[in-house]
Amino acid sequence: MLNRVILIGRLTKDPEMRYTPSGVAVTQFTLAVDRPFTSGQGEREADFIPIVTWRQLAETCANYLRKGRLTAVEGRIQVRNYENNEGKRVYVTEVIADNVRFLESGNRDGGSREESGGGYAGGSGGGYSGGSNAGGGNSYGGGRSGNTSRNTNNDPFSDDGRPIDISEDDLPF
Amino acid sequence: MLNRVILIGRLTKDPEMRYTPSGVAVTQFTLAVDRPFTSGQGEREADFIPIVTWRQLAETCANYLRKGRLTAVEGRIQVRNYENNEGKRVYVTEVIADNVRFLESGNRDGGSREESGGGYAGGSGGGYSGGSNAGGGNSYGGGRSGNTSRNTNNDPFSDDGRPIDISEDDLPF
Amino acid sequence: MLNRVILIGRLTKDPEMRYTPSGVAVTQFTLAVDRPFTSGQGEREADFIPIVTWRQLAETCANYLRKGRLTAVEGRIQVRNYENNEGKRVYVTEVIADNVRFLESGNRDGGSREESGGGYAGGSGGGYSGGSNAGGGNSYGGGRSGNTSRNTNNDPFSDDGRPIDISEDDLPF
Amino acid sequence: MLNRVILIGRLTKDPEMRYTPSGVAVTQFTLAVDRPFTSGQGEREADFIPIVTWRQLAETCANYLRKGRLTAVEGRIQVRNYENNEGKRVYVTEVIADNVRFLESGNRDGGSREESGGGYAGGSGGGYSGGSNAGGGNSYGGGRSGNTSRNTNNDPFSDDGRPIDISEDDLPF
DNA sequence: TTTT
DNA sequence: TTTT
Repeated sequence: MLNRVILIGRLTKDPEMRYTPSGVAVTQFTLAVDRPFTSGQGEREADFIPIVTWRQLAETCANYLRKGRLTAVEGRIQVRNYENNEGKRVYVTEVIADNVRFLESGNRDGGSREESGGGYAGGSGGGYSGGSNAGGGNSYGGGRSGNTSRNTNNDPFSDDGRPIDISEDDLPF
Repeated sequence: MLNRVILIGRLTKDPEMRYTPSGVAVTQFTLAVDRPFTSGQGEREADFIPIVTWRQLAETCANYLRKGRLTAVEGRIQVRNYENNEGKRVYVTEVIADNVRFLESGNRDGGSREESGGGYAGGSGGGYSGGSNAGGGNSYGGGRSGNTSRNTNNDPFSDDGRPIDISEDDLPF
Repeated sequence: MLNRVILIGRLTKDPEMRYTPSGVAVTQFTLAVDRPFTSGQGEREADFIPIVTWRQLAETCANYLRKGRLTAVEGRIQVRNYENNEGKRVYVTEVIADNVRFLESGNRDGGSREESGGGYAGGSGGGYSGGSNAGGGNSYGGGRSGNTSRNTNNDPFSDDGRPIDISEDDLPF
Repeated sequence: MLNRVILIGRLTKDPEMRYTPSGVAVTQFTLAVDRPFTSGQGEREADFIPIVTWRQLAETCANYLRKGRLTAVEGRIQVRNYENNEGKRVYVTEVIADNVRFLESGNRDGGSREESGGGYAGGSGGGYSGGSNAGGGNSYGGGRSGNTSRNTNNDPFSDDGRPIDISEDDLPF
């Protein structure tokens, strides 16, 4: 009925983008979210939470997010399951993000980090993909204009679960 | 840094309460949360999300929640991992709840459902533990007064991860 | 950058629907949300939070919500301000909802309220507007297909703030 | 029944700390939260949302937050009302925060800002109040140990609404 | 009255 | 002005 998750954490690695057989972009990364308390042994702990983004948002994430970057993610919990090669059912829990906020600028090194006047909150700088990032930071999910998605088989990236009209041409078999 | 989840769904079964070796109550149940869209095949789907509650909240949940009951849960995502008996690392994702709201009254049948003066939203009715539950429904996590928690071993209910001062007496070995 | 609100409470009155000059549906209601604690005087208190919904969601809310109904609302906080007739600036804080869940069935009286098998979450019955929408409950904001919205002047229902392409024909002056 | 808000934005000014008559710290500030879309006129808009924090969290916020700083806030919406000097009832909506995350380090200038290995999320530097709390950022509400709070009269900072045991000595009259 |  |  209602399923909402909001996380702030850091990427454990650079994000990984793939395409489904029908050409839909999917990006995955893991967010390390520090727990608000230390363990019994006084160590700081974190939860490592797998995030999945689709379509336009997937592309923006792949372009602008990098390992270590502080990031806010909004989405829903999804539990998928598939049968592994030993015939055992495996459950996978992920956060399907529909909103991602880049809380740190990309250009830390050569960074002027000039406070950009009319400016913008969040964003993410160039350096990576050549710089552009027209608009930056503001990355909502939404839209599915013309795109289609599909179930690959034995798990990963099965789909985002949304209802999608698939034309025969999109089927990989 | 920030980890917040809010879910509304229905229990797939009655909740199960246990005690850790040191006597801390832990209750688990699974929430079926319908997705806001139908699958490609037009079927309604749901995510089945495991919930864990501790201490006082665990007891309230065990007492008043039942299979099928519509319930709101607030908490954080926790990812634990342990080594299974084949020496393989298994990851378990759960929502550690610190606030649970009973959105449906228990006494559907002979229910008087009298509006109990001091008033209350949500609640949960009797039938189960004798009836009353004056006040019900309002179930925050919080408090750990005098209680202690502990790591059991090979997984389940390892702990809620919070920093807890353990006296020797509590140790089961 | 990120602005997310989730509320569960009861409507203080029946919702009120209007149309902007350009024909966009807007529905407003107030949610009474009980506080999780009693006041210093031991009284139970509540916050009365104004909710605004637009377009299709506005119509669904107007059709199915009623005074007293337990309801979940997801949205964002919006702070508008306008000059009142004494030339004083007035600030209005509302929650612009993009997702509303009906947590209680409408038919309490003649209600069959049969437990629908595998169980459905939410729902809301007919009876009000003639019936359709069997199952109801699932009310996302989204879509702005063909509709337009506009700023009326001296306040109320100025707009939902979203970027909207307005054709001259829609202007009320 | 449930009232949860999560915001990310920037402080419009330095926070202001006060004490209630009974000596409880209260800090207020306003968060500018950019809307995820531009206005009809293509301008970027923001909501300016008043935040209130109490006790320990109030002190941490007063010490480490500053104008312009990117900040995450978790809390609940509270609607207070009071009678102004013209005998008119005024409604005030605020977010009572119980968790505040400093998303930007304080030392922008002389800042080393070394990337601390496995990475720490959030933090907030010293420099302000003499240093301590190295690492900061982790600022939960909680605790009311020994402190008391009280209703002042004609509005501002009336209380946070929580049940508090007040000894006569604390009363300002 | 507002931040970047 | 408020709900249960």
